[in-house]
Amino acid sequence: MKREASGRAVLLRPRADAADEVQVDLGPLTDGIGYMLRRAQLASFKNFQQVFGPVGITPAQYSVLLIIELNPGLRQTQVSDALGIKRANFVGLIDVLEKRGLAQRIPAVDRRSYALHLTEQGRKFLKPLRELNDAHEAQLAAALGKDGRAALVSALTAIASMETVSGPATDDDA
Amino acid sequence: MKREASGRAVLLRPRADAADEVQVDLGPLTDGIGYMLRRAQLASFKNFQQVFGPVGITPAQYSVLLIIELNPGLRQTQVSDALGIKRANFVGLIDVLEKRGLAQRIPAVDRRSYALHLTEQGRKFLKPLRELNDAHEAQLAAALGKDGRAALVSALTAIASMETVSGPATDDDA
DNA sequence: TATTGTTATACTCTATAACTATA
DNA sequence: TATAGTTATAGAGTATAACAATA
Repeated sequence: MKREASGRAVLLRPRADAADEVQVDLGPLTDGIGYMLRRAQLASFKNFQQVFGPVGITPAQYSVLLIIELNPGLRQTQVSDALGIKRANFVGLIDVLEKRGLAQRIPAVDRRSYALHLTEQGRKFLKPLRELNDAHEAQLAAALGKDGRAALVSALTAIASMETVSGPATDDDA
Repeated sequence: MKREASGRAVLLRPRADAADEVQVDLGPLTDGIGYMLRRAQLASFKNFQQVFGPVGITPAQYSVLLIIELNPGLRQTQVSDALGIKRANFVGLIDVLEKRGLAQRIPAVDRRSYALHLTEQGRKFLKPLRELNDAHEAQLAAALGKDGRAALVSALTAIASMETVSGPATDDDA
């Protein structure tokens, strides 16, 4: 990690021609939680795309597949709520997974809703994805110290839980 | 922080009617860096919006104002590169700040470019925003332990720097 | 009346290509 | 030829409102 005299972190954006490289002082930004959270999340997302690129799965799709396998029979609202996705936007998401033959909507007793399940094909498809995700996570963890990983996840969990405190999470309470 | 028997973190989405609350097992997601990074970033962004809502400034706009004040005279490309924003998308960003009278484009010696500066009004406007950001950061830090903050920022910096390693950052090298 | 899934829609971010004026 | 800024456009992701079917 490159740092300038002040000990401040410098995020380099390498350019095709590195000759006219100019050191821009990012000031307090690189010492702030909010800004670094955004930059780290972007880097993590990019890494996910590189690792999962060949199979054509987005982070959102992967999380949905995981949840459905782990909690078979859930309604769409339950899955979308758990993942922080509006149920209106979840429709297209599950549409894609169903058209790819990975998940299916099964009519439930309450006939307004569907029970979500993975197909057999979906389960087979998901298995090797776990290893891809392990590789992705390993690359993130490699950027941290050995014990830094657990501390980071715990810190992120604490911050992520803030949303529980501050605001409502229901879909259409405006 | 609520945890279930396994010690796994549970992110609650409170609903209007909490009666039919169902515990959805998020499984390995809440133990993963990538997913928790996204959730934490969303929570942080929401907190920023709540704090900065009254003044109508987005995180991106705030970061641009900060960079320009700290490095007066930079070209648009230099600022957008430093912040990881495509120069095409930076145009609208700086347009807004200029129309609000906070920043200005000043013709440079190289007449293809502009030197970016804050206006006097922009400097006055920015001053109290620092306190807002301190409050925002304090609320994030409050979710962490006292020494957790420094460790978190250092970990996020390490992850954010991954993008330096893996991919090119130029604008149109596709 | 309230809820589930759905559609339509709009708004923001982001990404790419192509243009202009300068160099 | 290459670069700085710009425009146009397309694709995600996200947000709200309203509807039909069902409870």
